[in-house]
Amino acid sequence: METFLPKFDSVFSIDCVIFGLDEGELKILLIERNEEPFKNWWALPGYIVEQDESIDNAAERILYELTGLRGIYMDQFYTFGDVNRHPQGRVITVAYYAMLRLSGNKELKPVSNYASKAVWISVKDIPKLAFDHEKIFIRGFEKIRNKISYQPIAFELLPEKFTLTQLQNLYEVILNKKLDKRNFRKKMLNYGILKELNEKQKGVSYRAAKLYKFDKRKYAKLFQKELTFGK
Amino acid sequence: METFLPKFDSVFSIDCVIFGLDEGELKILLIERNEEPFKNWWALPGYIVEQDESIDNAAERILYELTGLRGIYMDQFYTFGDVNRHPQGRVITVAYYAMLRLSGNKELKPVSNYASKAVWISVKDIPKLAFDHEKIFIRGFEKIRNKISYQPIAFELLPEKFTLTQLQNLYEVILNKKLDKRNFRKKMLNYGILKELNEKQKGVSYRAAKLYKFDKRKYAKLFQKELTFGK
DNA sequence: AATATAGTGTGTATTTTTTACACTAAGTAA
DNA sequence: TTACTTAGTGTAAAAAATACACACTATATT
Repeated sequence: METFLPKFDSVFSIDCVIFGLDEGELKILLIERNEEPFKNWWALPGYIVEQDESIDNAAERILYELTGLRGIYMDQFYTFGDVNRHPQGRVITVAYYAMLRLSGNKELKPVSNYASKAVWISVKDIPKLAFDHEKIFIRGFEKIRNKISYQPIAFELLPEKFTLTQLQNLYEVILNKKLDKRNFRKKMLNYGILKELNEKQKGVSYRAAKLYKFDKRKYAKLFQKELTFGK
Repeated sequence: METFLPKFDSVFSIDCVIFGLDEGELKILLIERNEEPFKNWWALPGYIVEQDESIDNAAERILYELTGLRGIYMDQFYTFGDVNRHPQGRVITVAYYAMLRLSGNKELKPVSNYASKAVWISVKDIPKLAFDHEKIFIRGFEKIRNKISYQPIAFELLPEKFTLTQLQNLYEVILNKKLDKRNFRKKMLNYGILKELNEKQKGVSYRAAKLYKFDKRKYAKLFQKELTFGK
């Protein structure tokens, strides 16, 4: 088919803000760039979208190529399109985020040599980043903070079995404030999306806490709280 | 500067979902296309982003060119990037939305002849649309429904001075459900973002209602409700 | 065996928010 | 004057959110 579309020298990319929780510390995934521009700088995992792949697929592929992480489901959260965000031309980037459990220490091994390495870095300790990636990161962090405030989604970051204290710590890290233990438990248990297990924490030198699991089926029924006016 | 960027035959565009309220009826802005593909079809106002303009600026420009509406502030809400969403090539589109008051009957007059006309059409009566614009519209509608559920933003759609009944009707239209009058008023007035005027509705053949204004300053202080756990 | 330690686990009273619900008041039109 | 139509209002009950403190229990230490 003949195309009427103008051909611009412009490029799409994807950038990923991937959150993970490591022993109570919230981290994100960064790569060290192995190409100009910003060679040897830290950056969000991101690359160019191919012409024949959807942006969702591109996101998954790119994350895999740069970090070795496979099949991670991500959500789009914002598209950054300032004219000069890339020094070499017009690049519009669609930013995705995901929250991952780091249990099992997923190995990070870039497949593409566009990245020389990929590492988890604490959100409290983010170095200078290439391009406008700091802006993208901040926006992504706001996104999950906002999301967690409406929907109890923080489970994605925890190991499959977790204690209520771990869950509370996670909330405290993301929301950046202290919460009351009794109220937190009351509310969480009230959601009815936790399943108490007949198991306890192991290897701690104090009273072991009960372990819980996240109940996805029940979660699906909950969801989004609305502005209400009665009746 | 030498560029290392690959040159793809790919294009960005912007599409706009513009809501307006016309005598209690929620409408969106559509254009009739004057170019292939989908010539003579209805579509969301949308066009291609130039290489030297930010996507936010592009959105504003494009909306102006296709509808004559000027200086409308829009927010991005999603980027659509399926491979085959455009029959003639790879086009990724960033969707924007806005909510407008239709008081004063802003005239719609396409400047570019890419659109043969622009009209307001009731959301209950949307025709078949070009490309994947129906999907974009639905997503935009969800976006404002969701937004209005967290933040009392519906004022943007009303004339400067409005009655509480008008405001309630608007909420009912967007949320698609009946609300209780007393509870609605109690809650709205409680937000403290309405300013009661010393004026009444005119030209109605029944008891005239008080008029209110939206108080932007106080609104800025309110904002977003969070998941709480006490203390 | 006793003790120190560190985190677990629990209840209640108060306040605030949400909900359900129905009639009178005011203005217009005939 | 009356009929009509929408505006405007309050309260009681239920549910949710908040503030707040101590005893329990498993382990490690002596």
